[in-house]
Amino acid sequence: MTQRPVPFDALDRKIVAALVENARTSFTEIGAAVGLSATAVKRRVDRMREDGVITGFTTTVRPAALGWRTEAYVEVYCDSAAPPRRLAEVVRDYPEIMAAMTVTGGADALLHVRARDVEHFEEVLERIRAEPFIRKTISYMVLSHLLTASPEAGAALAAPEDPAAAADPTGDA
Amino acid sequence: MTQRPVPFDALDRKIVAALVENARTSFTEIGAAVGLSATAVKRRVDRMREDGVITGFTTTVRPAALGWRTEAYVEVYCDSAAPPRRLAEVVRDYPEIMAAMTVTGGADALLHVRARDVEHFEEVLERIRAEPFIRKTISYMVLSHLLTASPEAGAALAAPEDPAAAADPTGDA
DNA sequence: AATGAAAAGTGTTGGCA
DNA sequence: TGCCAACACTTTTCATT
Repeated sequence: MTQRPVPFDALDRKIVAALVENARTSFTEIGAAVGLSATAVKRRVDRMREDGVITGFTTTVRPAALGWRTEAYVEVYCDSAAPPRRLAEVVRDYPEIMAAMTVTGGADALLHVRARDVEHFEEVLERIRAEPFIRKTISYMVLSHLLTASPEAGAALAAPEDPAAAADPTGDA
Repeated sequence: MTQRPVPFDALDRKIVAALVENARTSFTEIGAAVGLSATAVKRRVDRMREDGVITGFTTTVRPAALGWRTEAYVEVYCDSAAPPRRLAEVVRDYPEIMAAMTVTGGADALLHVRARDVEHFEEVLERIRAEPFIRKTISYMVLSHLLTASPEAGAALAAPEDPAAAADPTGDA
């Protein structure tokens, strides 16, 4: 496993929470909120980036504003001979595929796809289905969002219900 | 519809792309890259925030580092009487639910759930299934990620294949 | 080990052309 | 939109606990 037991205390958690809420918050301001100097905050952030706890700072956009108005989840069924690695390569060639993962259940993989419109989505789907080792696909078009959670661990940070999880991120203890 | 035809040119797109790649990039640096003064970049970013094109700046973390090591997509089947609005309310009470949306197909909704481990996930699932109007659920546990795309529209921004989409984000023309 | 204070460099932001 | 100036933030160095 590539999971080192990275030390991670309550102060780190608060800093990450602040940065998840707004990645452009100044270290000075975060420091004032958590009771640390800007210097100390910066050092902790640098360390968390080194440790791979923080993987980046990004901007969230309303996809529709950029012309991506169609969204779907697609179950992919492969020939039993095709290894996940092969699928990973294929998936990389599609800018419309936002995420791809192997899952339990009948399907071999689940794809998160965005397209400009239904026509574009159909075109993407046809391309995917034409891939040699793909047997069939089942699409679930997204109709409306019931919850627009903060990206990734936003909610997670807000609710660290289990103290053990925070104290020992690896859970190997 | 809440979709105003927001003007959005190539320069805006480049600026957003830069900020999606790194939300902490300085306006000065972005300006140098796109051929604009820092002031002009700031004004465009402010405008895009006003217009709702940019919805926020956030930090991406490795969920496992925060103690969230289990992930699943859950199809939810409701009593036909239950309106989506009702589901939206329920879903808000679960910090483990990262995203929820109504979808086409047999299921009424699809949930993206994160949990500390399989035990925690089972506990969450039991709570969800105990909700009065939920008839059944089908879970797809995520085994491995084949693609860790940049959050949301990262890939989309990198590949604005269709010029029409950029020139007229609403597509109403 | 980790912190804070200070200094120098850089970025932000509002006014004005 | 750009330029400029005041202010704020970042980041390195050095000293402290």
